[in-house]
Amino acid sequence: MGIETESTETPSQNDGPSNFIRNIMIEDIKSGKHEGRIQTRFPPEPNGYLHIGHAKAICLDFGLAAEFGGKCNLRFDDTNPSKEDTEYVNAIMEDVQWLGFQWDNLFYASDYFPQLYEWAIQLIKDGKAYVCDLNADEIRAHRGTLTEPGTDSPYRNRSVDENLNLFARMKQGEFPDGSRTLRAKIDMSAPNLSLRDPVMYRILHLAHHRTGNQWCIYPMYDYAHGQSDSIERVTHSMCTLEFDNNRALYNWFIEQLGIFPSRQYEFDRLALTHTLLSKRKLLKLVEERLVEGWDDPRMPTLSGMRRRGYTPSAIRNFIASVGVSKTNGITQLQQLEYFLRQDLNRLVPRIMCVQKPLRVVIENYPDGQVEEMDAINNPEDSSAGSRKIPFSKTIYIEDDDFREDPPSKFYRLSPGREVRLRYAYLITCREVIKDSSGTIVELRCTYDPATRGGNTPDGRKVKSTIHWVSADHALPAEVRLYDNLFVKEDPNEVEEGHDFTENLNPDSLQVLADCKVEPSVRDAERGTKYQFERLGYYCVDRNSEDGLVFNRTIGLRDSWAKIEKRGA
RNA sequence: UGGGGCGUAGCCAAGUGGUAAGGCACCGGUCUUUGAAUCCGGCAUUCGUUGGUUCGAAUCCACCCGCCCCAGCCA
Repeated sequence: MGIETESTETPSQNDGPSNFIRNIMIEDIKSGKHEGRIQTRFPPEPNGYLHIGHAKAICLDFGLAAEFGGKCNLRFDDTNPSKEDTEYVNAIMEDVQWLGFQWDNLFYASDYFPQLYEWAIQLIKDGKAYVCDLNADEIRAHRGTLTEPGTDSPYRNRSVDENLNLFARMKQGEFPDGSRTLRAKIDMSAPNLSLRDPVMYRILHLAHHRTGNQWCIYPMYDYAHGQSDSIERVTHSMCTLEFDNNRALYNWFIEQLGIFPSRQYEFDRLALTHTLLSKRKLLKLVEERLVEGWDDPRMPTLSGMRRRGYTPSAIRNFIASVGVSKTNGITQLQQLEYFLRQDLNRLVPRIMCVQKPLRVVIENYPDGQVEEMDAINNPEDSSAGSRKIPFSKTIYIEDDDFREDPPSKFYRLSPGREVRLRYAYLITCREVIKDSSGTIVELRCTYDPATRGGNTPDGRKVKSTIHWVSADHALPAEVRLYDNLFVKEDPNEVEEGHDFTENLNPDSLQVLADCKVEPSVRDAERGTKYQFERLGYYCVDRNSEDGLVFNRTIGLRDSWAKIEKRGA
């Protein structure tokens, strides 16, 4: 009874509101720029797992290219071997495909190391780059401040020959890490700090995940990214707002080199309440074992969300709904949850599961009798069919569905009251059995045989329909309830000297070990999604070897909880 | 305090001189064998502020206010 949510064609961004990048593309096509060709790229650094924030970039990069019949490459931005790893490249490829996208070409910035090196030599020959012997601290000191201009490096005016010689020896491995850099010769007094003779190459005697020990000098992001775009003939290079300052440098290298003029466009990154979208901080959670791993269902990573039970289409629909602009904003988590529920409601089969079992004996039901009740699998999808559910004298109902002393708006089961058991019978509570400590251990009820299937031939109305499972037939299951990982809307809101981990929600995971689920799911495969009627959406966790374990993806909206809270 | 970006409802967001789309949230009501879903209705006389231009301004101009980014040999 699993569901297939993979799509066969690349989803586009058609359904969202228009946005400024799409408008630019439409104008460019209209004016015949690049012969109307649109090409983008998704350029992750393989130094961590992809998260929901990356999903926005992915949907834009791939979606917009697809919308205009263009290409989108996946290019790993692997210019810093100290942080990158093939574990991450594999995870990234899996996540992009799971989201529903397929790249035209797979590239690595490291593919371009030889070309980048040649271009560096060209810039040196043109007098536009030089080898600098200043160390990191000295470079910083020379850079000036936000309000004061920097000062020229004493090595700024070396001869072309000396620069060529030194740069070749840097590549040869003659110098230790950090001893020299290759810098672009631009303007130490530029108001834009990224133009104050930025470092192009640094010495790093480190093995690279792809090029091994072939190189000991590695290009910086600014020197690699634009040229990589240019080499691939990317027309529209989308990135997040914080790179706005880098655009001038992006353009500078392309202009000096006289190569294909890719253009960079910046958009706002996704931010969500109660959620951290920083690879560095997510890494910390993983490394310090504050979560189970990158795919912990509480993580905002795509792998975590996949394990939690999110569908790719829910994420895509959500991304389309938030739009693209240049405003720094924080989207409320409820917006994501809305699209999650919307998708799951449409796709997922319903079953019954009792999370907190309360035993009910139906006194006038024949001992040993078992009836098979018909249950609809998905009222939103008639093709989903129906199934049989066993009913017997002893059942479990949800503890929350009974109140000995019901508050005014509570219309579920209570002494003397009648409710419907979904797809089964109407029952009336006759007696409450308690143990010596006064806790309710069992309810004695009677049923009306004329109401089989939950129907009321006499037209009588019952206020409530509750879910149940047959005690003798139900399967034991563990259910994991998840709540926000962070208690504060902004997890970074901490007092001076404190850490975001202090905002971790101690109740983000609640394990219910003694749940009872209907027998139809006995052989459910890992990842299978269900709606537990009246409770929420769940999926079978990958760790279900010792019995069924369900992750609660998201609860159903609960207006009773709201009413009750309001009254309290 | 230098440079850059951005301010439209609680949140996201269209709108680029002709009189404020849409979504989330919220509030009513409808329907209901899921207190779900559905369906219907409500929700900015006003677009950060103040002036100006104009028959007419969220849109153009000026000033002011606020928020974000940049001083990694990270990306």
